[in-house]
Amino acid sequence: MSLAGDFPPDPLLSSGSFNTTAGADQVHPSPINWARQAESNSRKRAAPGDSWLPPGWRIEDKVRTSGATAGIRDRYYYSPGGHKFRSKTEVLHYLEHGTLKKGTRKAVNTNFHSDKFEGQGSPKVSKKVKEAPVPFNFDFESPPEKVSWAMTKAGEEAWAPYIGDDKVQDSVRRDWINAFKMFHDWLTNISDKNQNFRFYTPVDA
DNA sequence: GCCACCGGTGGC
DNA sequence: GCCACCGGTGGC
Repeated sequence: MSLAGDFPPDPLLSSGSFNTTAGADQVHPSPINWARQAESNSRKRAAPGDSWLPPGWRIEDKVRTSGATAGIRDRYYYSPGGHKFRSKTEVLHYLEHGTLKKGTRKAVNTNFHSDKFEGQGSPKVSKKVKEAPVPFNFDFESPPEKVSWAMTKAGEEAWAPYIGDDKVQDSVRRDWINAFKMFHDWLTNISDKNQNFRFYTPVDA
């Protein structure tokens, strides 16, 4: 299990350029597009590091220790929310449809979640945690540099993101929120496992 | 022959 | 009933 090598380019603090006049129909490298593109780029044995896997996902290689097939390596994939997948097929299906492929086991890596939800001596809590849908419309490569959040209706809980004077679509807004959650979980996990790395967030909304 | 993939199941 | 683990094989 490796952590250090899995860092994507800092997604939420990027200083990359962002075209604020980009049309809504522009295709962003969402996780699934990323996966497809990476796949078509490498016909043969996947490039080292499985570049088709979106950021925030983890790979675990497990070597069998007994039986006739001892020594064989099994590869498992973990979503940012901790869902365990047994094959690339299952992962791609999930990225594309947002649902588990029939036959996909519902296993969740209990080591994945932070302990912030766990009460004293109740290690099963993490099983109840639901994973946010994959944020298809979040541009992981070049997130917007600056987004303003404005209250659209006075006195109500109706905050909406703006880039410049342009209000961001609700569907995009939802994806941004999910993208943030994705990295929140992921970074929290890193923080839990690595004493040299601390990740802090403001009080949860 | 290799290996990615998925079926099966024993132990919990 | 769940899930970690091994068995078995289809496709290359």
